[in-house]
Amino acid sequence: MPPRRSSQDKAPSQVDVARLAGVSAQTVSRVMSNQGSVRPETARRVLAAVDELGYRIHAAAASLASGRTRLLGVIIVSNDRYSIGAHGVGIEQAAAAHGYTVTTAAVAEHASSDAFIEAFDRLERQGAEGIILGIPIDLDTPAMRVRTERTPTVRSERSELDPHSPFAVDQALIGRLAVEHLLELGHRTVWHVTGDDYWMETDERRTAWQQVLTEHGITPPPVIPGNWTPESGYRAGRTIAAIPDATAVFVSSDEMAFGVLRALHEAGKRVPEDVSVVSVDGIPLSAYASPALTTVRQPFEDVGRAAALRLIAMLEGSSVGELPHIEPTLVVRASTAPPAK
Amino acid sequence: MPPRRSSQDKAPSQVDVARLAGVSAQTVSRVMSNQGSVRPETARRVLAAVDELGYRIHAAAASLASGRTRLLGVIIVSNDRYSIGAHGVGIEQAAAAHGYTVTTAAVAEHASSDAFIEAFDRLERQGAEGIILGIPIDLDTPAMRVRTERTPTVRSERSELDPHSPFAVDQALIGRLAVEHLLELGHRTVWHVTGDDYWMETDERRTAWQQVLTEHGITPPPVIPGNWTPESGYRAGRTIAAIPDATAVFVSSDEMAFGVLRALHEAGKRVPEDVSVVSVDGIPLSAYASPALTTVRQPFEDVGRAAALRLIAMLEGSSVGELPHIEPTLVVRASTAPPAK
DNA sequence: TTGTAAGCGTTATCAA
DNA sequence: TTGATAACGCTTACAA
Repeated sequence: MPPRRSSQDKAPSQVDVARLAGVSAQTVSRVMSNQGSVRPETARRVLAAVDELGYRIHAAAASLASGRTRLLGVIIVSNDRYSIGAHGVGIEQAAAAHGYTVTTAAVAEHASSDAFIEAFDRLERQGAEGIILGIPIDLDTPAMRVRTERTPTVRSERSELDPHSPFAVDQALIGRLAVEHLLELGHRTVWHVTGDDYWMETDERRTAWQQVLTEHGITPPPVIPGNWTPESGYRAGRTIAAIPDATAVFVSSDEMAFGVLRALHEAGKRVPEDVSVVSVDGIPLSAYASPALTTVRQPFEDVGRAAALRLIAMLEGSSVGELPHIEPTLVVRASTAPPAK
Repeated sequence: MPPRRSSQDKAPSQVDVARLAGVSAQTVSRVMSNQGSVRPETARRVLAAVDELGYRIHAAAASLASGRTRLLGVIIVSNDRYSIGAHGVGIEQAAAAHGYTVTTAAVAEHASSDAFIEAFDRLERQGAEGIILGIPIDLDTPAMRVRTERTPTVRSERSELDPHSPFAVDQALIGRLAVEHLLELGHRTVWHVTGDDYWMETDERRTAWQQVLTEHGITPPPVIPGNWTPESGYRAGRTIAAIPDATAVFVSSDEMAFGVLRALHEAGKRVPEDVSVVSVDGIPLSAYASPALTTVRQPFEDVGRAAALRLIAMLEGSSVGELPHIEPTLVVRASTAPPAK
């Protein structure tokens, strides 16, 4: 049983352990970090002392001396969208598996670029060795270039070939999967409800949608704007319901699709008989919409995991094993069907 | 314009700034921390040097010297439930407002108590001055008592009077609001779909449900078990659909309620005409269920904020201003109505 | 295999 | 108002 220290007492240090074990402080350090050779018997004595005193390494002292913090910073958007949690869990797990810890800074969705920079600086000051961006920031500005040059940075959103996000979900593929599914079902054209323009995903999916339609000789109809929220989906749904020959919609998120479904239902349009709906994300609730949503699933947790692994690899200057394969997948459920003729 | 340092170069230290400004390192320290008096003119010179060199304080060195880290640890459950993100955002905001940073450890939902302890220790080792528990852990074990004694700890879940969670959402009130709403509508009894038994909320809501029924002279029917997932709600919904005289259900989460709705619909039961449904949480999508869910909203973000503020107050040994008022509120929508007679 | 000595970049203490 | 000096608890480098 460890001796009861009141919380006033100072925590034991390596020196205390060394004294108790009858060795030098350096040997304690060696034992704690498993490097440098220590005779098993000596190690045992040290460990016993560690146990008895309840000694734990002092992270600040260790990182001051070694110059390493093993700390990863994450910048996320401060909202309650579904993906955030899963994404963070993936990061956390991968980090913990490699002995890293994670610290987070949240930034409001449409905050000024100063707010990002402030968050970035806060993480750097805290000692983050690398930073994961879960929010779109233009990295190609003088202020950000200075920072990404000194602190390795990866992004876990968007897709175009970008040295900072070589693994993110292929957003163009998402658009393609969704639109081609609808076209294969026999729809003449596909309408599109976009996400918030602030996010690059929005543009990439919109572009893919246009492109697939064009490839099929179809002139893309006007875009219907949304902002990820179910409310914006509802408004978009009312617009769609008012278009007589709209039989298929590609909605840029599941949450918006819930709103679309509601609006369509209220307008007396049946899904999928009158209108087919495909959305994006594959959140758990998407299977419980009415009707169950056909959606393109994004593996958020794997994206987080991959971002963290990638960043750690950059920091260690080596590989950390296979990165998870990040691929969107079409999940066909009840909200899509061939058009009524 | 700051001189371009390649990332190889060492970051500038107080000594570098001091040299450039023609003062002692100590004066730089004073300027950086705004304490101790410094002549305005001197401060200006120091700040100019700081700017020119791009100097930023080295957190590890500062905390080694001062003994303070201003770091808050958070233990959360590693799943993708809705509340996690909002909760974290609340914590982060409150922490940032008081100059604290946040580090997170995720633990699997039904992990062993060793896993908690491991997470707790990891946060302590990192220098967390206090810890917020977003996951149920029995604090009344020898191993946890040692830890909570040396590291201030608050919980942001459950409700009974507990020195560690004086501000969490009143779960009994949640149960009461839900059940009384149904009873006032004229229902003869109320069935209950529980959450996962691992969480104390589950028991507290179940107890409140029993109690309210009993107060009204009603013998509570058997409980229908769930585990927070929409799938478990779906199974519970099938059970309910098979009970001829069930006209009202209190479901312990919105996500489960989506499953219940689906099962009821498939069984040909109309909501709310045949069965009324009240759930808990008030997630954004709850307004877009079919029909829109009547639910008891929990202010997750405020809970996180309150937990962080409370913890900071403990650490500073003083008040940090008014804590947010944490109160569940009944949001009446379309899933509840008087029973058909 | 083990120990000694010298820093790491800051803050605390005391003196000027 | 400012400066010199000694910690803070660890790791790195080198010596024994």
